[in-house]
Amino acid sequence: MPSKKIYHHGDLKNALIKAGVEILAKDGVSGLSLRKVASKAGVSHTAPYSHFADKQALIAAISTEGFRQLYQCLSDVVDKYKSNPKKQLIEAAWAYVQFAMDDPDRFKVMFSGVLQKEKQYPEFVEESQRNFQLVKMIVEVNQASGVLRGGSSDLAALSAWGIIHGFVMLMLEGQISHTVLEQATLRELVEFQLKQIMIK
Amino acid sequence: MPSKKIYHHGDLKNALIKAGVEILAKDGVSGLSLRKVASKAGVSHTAPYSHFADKQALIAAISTEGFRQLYQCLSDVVDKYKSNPKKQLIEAAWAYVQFAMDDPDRFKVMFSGVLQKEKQYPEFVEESQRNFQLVKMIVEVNQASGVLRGGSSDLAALSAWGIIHGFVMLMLEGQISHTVLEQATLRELVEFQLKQIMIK
DNA sequence: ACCTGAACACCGTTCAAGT
DNA sequence: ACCTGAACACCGTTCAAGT
Repeated sequence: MPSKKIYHHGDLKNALIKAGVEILAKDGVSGLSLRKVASKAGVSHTAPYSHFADKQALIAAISTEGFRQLYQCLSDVVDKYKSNPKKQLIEAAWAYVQFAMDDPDRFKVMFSGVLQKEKQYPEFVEESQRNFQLVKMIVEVNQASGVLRGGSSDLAALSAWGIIHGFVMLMLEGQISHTVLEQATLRELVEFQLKQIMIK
Repeated sequence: MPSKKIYHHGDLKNALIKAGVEILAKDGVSGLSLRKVASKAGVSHTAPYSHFADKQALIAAISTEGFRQLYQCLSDVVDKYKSNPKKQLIEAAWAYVQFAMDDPDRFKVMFSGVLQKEKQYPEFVEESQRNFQLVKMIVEVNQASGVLRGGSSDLAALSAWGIIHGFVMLMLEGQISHTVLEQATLRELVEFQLKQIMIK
């Protein structure tokens, strides 16, 4: 048997990303260590350095993968409700909220500055921008059909994203008071948020 | 000299909080360690445990102090523009943004889940709620004068807070694209965000 | 009550070495 | 090219001891 057993299953890099996501979901951001990730993937604690420059690089890869999945979720919604802009907007926002609640710690890694100097990771920047472009498209369609105010679609997209993102962050941080949460379901709260910026 | 030299300057607890804030501003969230804080305050690395149960408790104290200062900023604005609800709303939002940009890492500690199980810290919860009550007051005045939509002031306050908070978080995370930032000053962006929910 | 120093388990990272 | 094991500096936390 010559070069069949190539040390590992052949794709340690992706195995490490996957292990990282699992540890994140189980132990949270503070429980994510390179050594634990390596151990979960069945390699020594220095093996990850063959594939990632440091811990930040692994976190960048996890975040980038998260953005890819988020894009998938959002573009599915866009396709599904292509004929109804308003529905598209609401369901995309709902998908965003669900994505965040589904794995809060991965969402925090993507959006809470756990990754420093994100500009050093071109793939991260690209995937993140791809998501913004998609949001912008949704917003433009809604501007055209009079659901959202006109004007710069960059700024309008920022508003729509911001109002949902802000809600999600406050939600994840437990900042939304009990009295508010008693007044409506999560879905209703999201729709209420969007209604604030919709004119039709 | 009997009990004059009481081991320390007498208020190590607050000295540690202050040292923590300074380290946070200089080295960021990931650079904040209990040992560094202790060293900066001039005590041994185990001395903090006389005043805080663990690192989380120190972080809770830093966050709580941050909320106190934020409340001060916001209530100053409220007092200053008491006669003009709309101005009060805009300037309060602007003060919020400035507070965040002034010390981004402290803001992240307060709002990005660095502190886990925040419900275990009653002072943190109280100060955080006090800030929400203030936002609610500002929103209610603006609802009464027709600047903001009517309805539940809890939900309306959540929208106003959310849209600004979301903007700030995206800003701090570097998620706002260059093309957007070229279109307007930070102040203009904040006002644009608010205009999305204002009806007058 | 407040602080110290030794000790322990854990961490990120480097490096020389092995296949 | 890919992985290991020893080593180093740093960390949070505990504990027995000192004033």
